[in-house]
Amino acid sequence: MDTNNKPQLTIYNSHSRKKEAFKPLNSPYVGMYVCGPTVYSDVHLGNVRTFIAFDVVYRYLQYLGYKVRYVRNITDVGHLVGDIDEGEDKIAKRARLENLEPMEIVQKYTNGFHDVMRIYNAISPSIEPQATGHIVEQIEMVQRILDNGYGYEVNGSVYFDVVKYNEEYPYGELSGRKIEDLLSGTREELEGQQEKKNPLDFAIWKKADKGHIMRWNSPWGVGFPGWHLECSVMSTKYLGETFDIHGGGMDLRFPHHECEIAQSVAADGKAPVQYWMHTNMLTVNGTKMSKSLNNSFLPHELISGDHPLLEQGYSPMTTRFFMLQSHYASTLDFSNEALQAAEKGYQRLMNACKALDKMHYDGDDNNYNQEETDAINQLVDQAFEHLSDDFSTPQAIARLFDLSKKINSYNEKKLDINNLNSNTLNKLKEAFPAIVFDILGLQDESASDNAEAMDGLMDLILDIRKEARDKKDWDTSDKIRNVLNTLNIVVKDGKEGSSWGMG
RNA sequence: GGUCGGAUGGCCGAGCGGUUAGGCAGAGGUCUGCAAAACCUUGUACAGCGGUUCGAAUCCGCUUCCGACCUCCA
Repeated sequence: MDTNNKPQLTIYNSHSRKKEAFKPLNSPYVGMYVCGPTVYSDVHLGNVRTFIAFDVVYRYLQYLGYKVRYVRNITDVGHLVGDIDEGEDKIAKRARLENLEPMEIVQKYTNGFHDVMRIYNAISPSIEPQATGHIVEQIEMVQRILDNGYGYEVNGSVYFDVVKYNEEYPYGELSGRKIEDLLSGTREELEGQQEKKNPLDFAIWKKADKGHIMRWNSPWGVGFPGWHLECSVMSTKYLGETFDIHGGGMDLRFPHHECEIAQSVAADGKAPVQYWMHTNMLTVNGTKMSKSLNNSFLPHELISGDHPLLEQGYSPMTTRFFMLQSHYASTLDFSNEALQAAEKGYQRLMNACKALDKMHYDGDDNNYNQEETDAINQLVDQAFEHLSDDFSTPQAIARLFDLSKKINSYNEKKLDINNLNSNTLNKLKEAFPAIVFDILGLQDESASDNAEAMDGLMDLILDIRKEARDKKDWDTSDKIRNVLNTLNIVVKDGKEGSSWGMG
């Protein structure tokens, strides 16, 4: 697809708080970094929402013709439980609890994460670096920060000097905070803050106590890297000192992303990111879905329906569709009613895809209906305009439903497909599935590996049923339909014969 | 307490100065052997109070609720 044919992409930059035209530093190449999970336990649906949102970003950028290098990290060290610089490492804690090697924990939950991403049809990133694989680079960055005077060593730990940094550069711009407010607002009296010159400072290298099982040698003694550091290091390594898009959940905006900016600027003197994108939270009854609040669903619970808050199971594509019906930057509230509505809507979209695919056209380019043709063209164009407007999937989906109405009408001969000229029909036939499958990343869940055999079988069965119906043998025809129903196959009788779909 | 963001019809969810969002559910109709699907028609909306404007769900102010971040979370 030629980029020039599509509307100019705009992205809401949460740094400038404005929508901006997307101009890659090095078009057609685009560098995108998304903060991945900390693999100390199962990912939950809130995580999934963020990664699905960026999956669509990735897919759409590619559709527009960009060559995207998509980097999404795996955090496997440095992320602490509890207070920012004094808690236990999350991975280490889990390892202790499960009596496993830290790297076993990492492997286990990384595998689980990948499984979930596959189930929700998210494309794998181009590079998926792990923090423990970049200890050397992290040490080097700590050294650069020290060399430039923005860090200080105390007792084998190295801290980032936020106040010093703020004298030269604005700290807090991304999250809209002022350092004075932060200084006065920071909770005092936290244990073990004595090492830091200021409560705002954060660890970039942390001394490992005797009991700490994750530890590496460094110029400052045995320790491990601070959590914020890995993203700065790995984005720089794979995307350069300045790159195009950095994404992540809203809850990472402060302090994580703010610290990333400070680290990169302090180490290399450059603002690392052109466009910051933040996805909003998935909520349950209006409250953020979060592991610590015990209101989070695991993907397999959602699929099976095996959770006190769930009335039934919801398929991965129902969920994906549900999430894309809201904008990534809005909170999305999770409820059975909403999921059930999404299930039907998703089904409707899939039906339209199938109908469009089977459409027979016998039109004449010298004799077509201008109005009808314009209407289709306009809807298709609008869908792309919406996608280009900060990835507005909800609005694009609304156009898809408008088109579905048209497609169904053609299918049922309530409108005549031959009223379209061939260009428009081709455009529709190309764009509709492209948006549904390639860009939104939906899949037809009724399609199976045995699709061909299934199609043949169903053709045969429906053919037999047709013979019965022609003879007004309703007993036989209803029996076929009823038994198929019990197999979750729905038969639909239309003017042009019967069709079937998975119920 | 500080900073920021929300409140849209039965539910979800777009829109962010003038034009139908859309989906689901509801009502009526068409089609059908019946059913399903599909198509057509259709209702109740923008938290409250003021203000700006020819015109506001959309801008401004105040009020009331809710949430996020400031501790780990996508």
